[in-house]
Amino acid sequence: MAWVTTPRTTGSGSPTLDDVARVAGVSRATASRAINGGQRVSARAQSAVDTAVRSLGYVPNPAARSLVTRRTDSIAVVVPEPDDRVFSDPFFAGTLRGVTRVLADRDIQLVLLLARPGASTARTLRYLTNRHVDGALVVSHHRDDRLAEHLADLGLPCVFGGRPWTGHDRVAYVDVDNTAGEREATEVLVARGCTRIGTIAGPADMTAAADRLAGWRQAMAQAGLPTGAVEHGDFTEASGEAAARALMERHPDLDGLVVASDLMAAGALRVLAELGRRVPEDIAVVGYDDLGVAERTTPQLTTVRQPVEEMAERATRLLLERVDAVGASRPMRVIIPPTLVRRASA
Amino acid sequence: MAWVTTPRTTGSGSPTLDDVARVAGVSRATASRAINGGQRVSARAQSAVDTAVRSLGYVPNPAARSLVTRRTDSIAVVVPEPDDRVFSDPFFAGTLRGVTRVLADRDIQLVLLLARPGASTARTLRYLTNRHVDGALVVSHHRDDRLAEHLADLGLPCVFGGRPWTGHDRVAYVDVDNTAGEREATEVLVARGCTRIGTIAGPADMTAAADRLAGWRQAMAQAGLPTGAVEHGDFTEASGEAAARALMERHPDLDGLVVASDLMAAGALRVLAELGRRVPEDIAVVGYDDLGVAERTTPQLTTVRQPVEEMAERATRLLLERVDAVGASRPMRVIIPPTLVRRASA
DNA sequence: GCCGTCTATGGAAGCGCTTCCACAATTTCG
DNA sequence: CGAAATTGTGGAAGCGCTTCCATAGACGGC
Repeated sequence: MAWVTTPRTTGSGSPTLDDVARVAGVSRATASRAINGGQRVSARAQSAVDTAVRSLGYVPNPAARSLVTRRTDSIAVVVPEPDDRVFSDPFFAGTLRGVTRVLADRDIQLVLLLARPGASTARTLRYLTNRHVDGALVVSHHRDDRLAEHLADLGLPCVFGGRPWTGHDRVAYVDVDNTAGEREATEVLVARGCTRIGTIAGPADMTAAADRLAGWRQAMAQAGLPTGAVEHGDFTEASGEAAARALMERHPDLDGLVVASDLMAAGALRVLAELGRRVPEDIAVVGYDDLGVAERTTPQLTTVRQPVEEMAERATRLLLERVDAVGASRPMRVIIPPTLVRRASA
Repeated sequence: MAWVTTPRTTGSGSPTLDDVARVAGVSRATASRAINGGQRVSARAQSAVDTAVRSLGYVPNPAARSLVTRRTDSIAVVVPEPDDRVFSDPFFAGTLRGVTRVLADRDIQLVLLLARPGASTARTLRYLTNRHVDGALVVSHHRDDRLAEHLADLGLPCVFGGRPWTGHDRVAYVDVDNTAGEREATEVLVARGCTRIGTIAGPADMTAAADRLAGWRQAMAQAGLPTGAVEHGDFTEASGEAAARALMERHPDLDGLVVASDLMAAGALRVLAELGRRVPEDIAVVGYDDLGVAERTTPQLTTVRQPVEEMAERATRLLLERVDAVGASRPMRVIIPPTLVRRASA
């Protein structure tokens, strides 16, 4: 039986189910059943198929399988704007880690879908339209792409990381309570006696940034403090520096600073040091994220922890549930409470 | 013609090529030709098909297409060990950026293949075996996985980022000349008059680390200096700290330190500051990478720049060439020369 | 001992696409 | 002006798989 040891029975190409069936002495149908879970397969047939699979080194052709099952066993992680920021951001790294951790258990692959800035949202949508993947996880999306609505229209199972601007009642999403988090952060400064508290907010077209700003406003209002000292950055260290500089110029008497990301806070700390302000004695600073950066600044940052990996895991699990769900399940949201982490800067 | 405006002609599901052909009034064969490049298609037929495609919102089913073309229009980026290090490493981020930049021009998707540490290399290989992707780009691989040989056996087009340990004569790879880079870095210290130069090397199971260590050895030998002060880290900041501490304990009189990565160098700088050593006056330090970290240390690091993105681009282009090549092209290597970047630390 | 039930099994029908091949229509050229 | 080449087209085969359905046994229960 020379053909048992020779992997390729049908001339060229890798072995097919047909080859397996022939070698195992069963029909294609039985071989297929044996390979997928083995419902209605006798022990005899099962082991014959198993042996054949092993001896041939058979691996099912995913395209053929996908053609009939309408499943691809892969999900997309959609990053609408993969500018340099996204990749360097620990947020992204953490997300990827969380996603892969969940995916590793199932046999599902991850397709990274990076829409370049500009008009390529159309391309992304086209890709998602033809069911190249079973579902999509959208991270870091911006205001004007209306991605949530488009995806909802598509009927493709999807979950957003962070509340989408529009269509948030039509898609599922996982988010932290950014408003509560920033409120809490601000209250730390209030409690410590700061009365002139400024904020460096994130980009205005991201819900997380807007929510944090709202949280700061709420806490300030509640404490009866003025909310004039606001400056926007884009979550990068450089933008934090610029914002801090602008803020300190306009409001040299600030004694508290609420920054919407640790990276920006790191930039701000550098500027404050330059200006000779002691932190927290002259001005107390709180950041946001706690993804490693906060521990490396001088002084270490008091900040609000976002459990990114946990969020990513939850989001992925949610997505997989929706992929598996037969009917259309209703949109769901998971809101994770933030945690304050106290360190030296406030 | 109600069905022209109704996307779904055949009951449920998305429109198929059949629908397009029917609407355009041509055969499936002609419709297919018109959609793919339009060889041997009359202008009349072409425009009829184009119109039909648009009105139906037709998108080809990738699984069906892939089944017959044996192409998936996607490549895998294989990360053999996606420990936390990989994601946080700017090297990885840069690589991803380079890859996506090249891929964006063609209509090729990126599948992230993260083998978990442990025995899951088998799973990765299985995935790659069944031609789920057209090619593989392997980054950050370690000694014992023998991935290069396995992939060569598979016959799947692949390119390695960094010279693989074994089988490097059987696969293509893109690398920087790590030996020359570290030699040059060491020579900076020699030229500056250092005579007791230690090194913090990378993990011994990575070729890049081994090559850099060799470079250091070469330069030291050439200068007639002793090569006893060697300590290994794993490219992380923490390991750099530990290594520096160990090194300074064993050789308190060092006046030069060659570190195999900027991240480790950052850790080392912190230790040196703690120990009250002035850099570069008491001890000069050079790093390796120049991917952002080097500019943020105090003092800023003199280092060897690795053009990661360029490397990733080259590797990706090389891979795509090999995917397109009909026959098996011979293994190729691209070696990129490193560049020394002088800053304050040496 | 016969009938209904249940379990395995294989035949066959597709999934949606590309492409080979044959053929008709047109053009080119000796 | 007829033969040869060229071009556009559709029929049909098939990529490798799953799954419906019919059927053949095995098995109790009356």
